[in-house]
Amino acid sequence: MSTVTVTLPDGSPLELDAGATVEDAAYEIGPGLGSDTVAGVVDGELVDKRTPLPDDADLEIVTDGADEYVDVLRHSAAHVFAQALQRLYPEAELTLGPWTDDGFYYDVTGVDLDEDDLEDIEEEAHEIIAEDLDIERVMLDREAALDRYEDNEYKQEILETEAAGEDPVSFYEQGEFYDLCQGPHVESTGEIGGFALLEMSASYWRGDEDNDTLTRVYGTAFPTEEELDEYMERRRKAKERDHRKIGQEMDLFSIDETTGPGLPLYEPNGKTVLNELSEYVADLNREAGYDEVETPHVFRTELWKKSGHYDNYVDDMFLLDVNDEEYGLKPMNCPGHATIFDQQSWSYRDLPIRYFEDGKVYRKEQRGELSGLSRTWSFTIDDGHLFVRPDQIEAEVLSIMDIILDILDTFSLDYTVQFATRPEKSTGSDEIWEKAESQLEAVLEQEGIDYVVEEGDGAFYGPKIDFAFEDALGRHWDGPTVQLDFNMPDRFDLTYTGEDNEDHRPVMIHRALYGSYERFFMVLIEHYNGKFPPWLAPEQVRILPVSDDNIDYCEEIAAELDDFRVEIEDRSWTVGKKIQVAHDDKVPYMMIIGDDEEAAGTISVRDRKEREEKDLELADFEQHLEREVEQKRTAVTYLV
RNA sequence: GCCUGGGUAGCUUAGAGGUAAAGCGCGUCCUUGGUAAGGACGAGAGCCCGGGUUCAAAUCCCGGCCUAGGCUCCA
Repeated sequence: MSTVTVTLPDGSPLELDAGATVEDAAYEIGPGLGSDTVAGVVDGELVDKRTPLPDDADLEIVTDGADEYVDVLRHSAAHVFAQALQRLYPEAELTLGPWTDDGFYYDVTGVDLDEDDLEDIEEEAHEIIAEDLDIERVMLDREAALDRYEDNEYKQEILETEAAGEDPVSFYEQGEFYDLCQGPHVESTGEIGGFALLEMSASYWRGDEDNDTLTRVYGTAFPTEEELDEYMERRRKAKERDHRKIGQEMDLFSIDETTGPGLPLYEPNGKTVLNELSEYVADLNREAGYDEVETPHVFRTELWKKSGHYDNYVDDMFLLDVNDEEYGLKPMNCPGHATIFDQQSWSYRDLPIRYFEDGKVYRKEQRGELSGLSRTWSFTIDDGHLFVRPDQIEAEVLSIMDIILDILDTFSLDYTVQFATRPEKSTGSDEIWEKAESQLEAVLEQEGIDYVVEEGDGAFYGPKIDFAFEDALGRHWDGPTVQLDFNMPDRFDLTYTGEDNEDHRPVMIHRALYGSYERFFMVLIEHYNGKFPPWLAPEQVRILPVSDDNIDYCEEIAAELDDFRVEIEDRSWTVGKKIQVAHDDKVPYMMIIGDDEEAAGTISVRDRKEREEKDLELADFEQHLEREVEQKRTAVTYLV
């Protein structure tokens, strides 16, 4: 009898009879492991435990304690949903139903569902779980498989694409239900302890908007009910952190139906935070040798025809007809900055030239995309454009990366880094692109940053490095970015005079440290849950007089603290209520000032963490707050 | 742009064919309070907009706008 040999995670080889499955291998290692096995990872791919092992493969056993187990469980939960759906709506057709990071979805069609229907389906799913049906893997020949799906064009397509070479093909069955599926799955529906359907939405077949619209149902599942409850609780808390909710509560910004969609209005509290953010990067920019410039909000569209944006994005621009000439709100700052560069002649000695501007831009994004501050029609980029000699690229990109890392550290933000390469729709030669990509990658390596390569995700004019943040609901948004551009200098015919007295082409670098103020503000609101550090807090100190008699003394204190954002709570409330409201308003420090303080000429301070101390010197507190603001400290530390 | 929900006072929400309700906030008054919401009274609503059905529409129907979630897109 022939054998196969697989390599275990510790590097040791395991010899098995040909045809042995993942499960057989596990039993070979030990009976305990064998009985705990739920799936395997063969050459990096999660497979069913009943999958026969190929020779020379790497094998990892997945047990019910492993992270992968929950993926397998959710995959089975997707089938349970599908089974419940078909019990209630026999006409429903299934397409694809994978697991995701925190649950599963199933795309279905042939049935009209609304959100109320989900409750009935969920109830039926619980019934199926209670029935504890065995989940079996069944191999059918292609003929029989096509037969089963003679009315389902989507499954037919899967049989002709993903499963094209397979005969027999793999099905999973539980009770009356069957589904074309590679697995892996758990052994019975009863293994699912917690099951819930969460949302419903539309999706496109194969993710292509030219294809049919399908109904996607999202759900999640856990080994136990308790884990599901915890998950639901985390979801609820995440919604509490939503910047749209906090923005409303703290009067940071609003988006009014009358003034238009995706056009945020910043209230004084929000503008205070934005100003601090702006001043912070303006300082960093000046230190790094940038010069500030300013450009208007509208330009002749000639400019974007020149830059190439018009060809690619005219549909997303706000256009104006002015005296029979076409103007447009600016969707980008770079053409303006390139034009500024072009206003004089430059020597190689002058480069790099570095411009920056908090530039407001307008992009008519798809309507369904607009959402709070994360996707807007108007937003402000802390935009920088550098015009450099080719030999200066690496050093400049490196220095930009240093600034970005410094900023992310100031806010203690988590992020991921993407390196995006040449897209299909692009301008410039192969040679130029290869050069640009290799230089950016070199910097990433040099900085020792973990990154993922996003093939074909670059801008049309050059490759880029993007930093991304996660919002409270787990969605990812681009933040800081560095982009190389070998194309725009050509289009604008930008030159500098070299040592050889000849004209040379500079290279352009686009960079944003925050990305957009809107999006960064969103990230910060959710990151801090509205509890901004003192340097950013719209109101840094609130003084609470115990009675109205103490207001005069409170005003003296406020006058002393005139370098800070201080308010006196003079509404005729009890002290308890004043404290409650100050906490709800997330003010970093409050001072409770009564007759005792007034008589002694002291203050008492209470912070967000309910720490409190009396009999303190105002000058001491003032000095402390000054340092806390100056150093942009994240935590309130006066009372520690 | 696509699909499915939703839009009622400044905010959060209840109401579901017969002329709109609550809490918070706001105003006035009483209370001047020492550590997480004192009391009374009061003002405040074109029930998103436009059409239709009906004796009667916030409520039902159609269209639009805005919004939520996801899909698609994102210089």
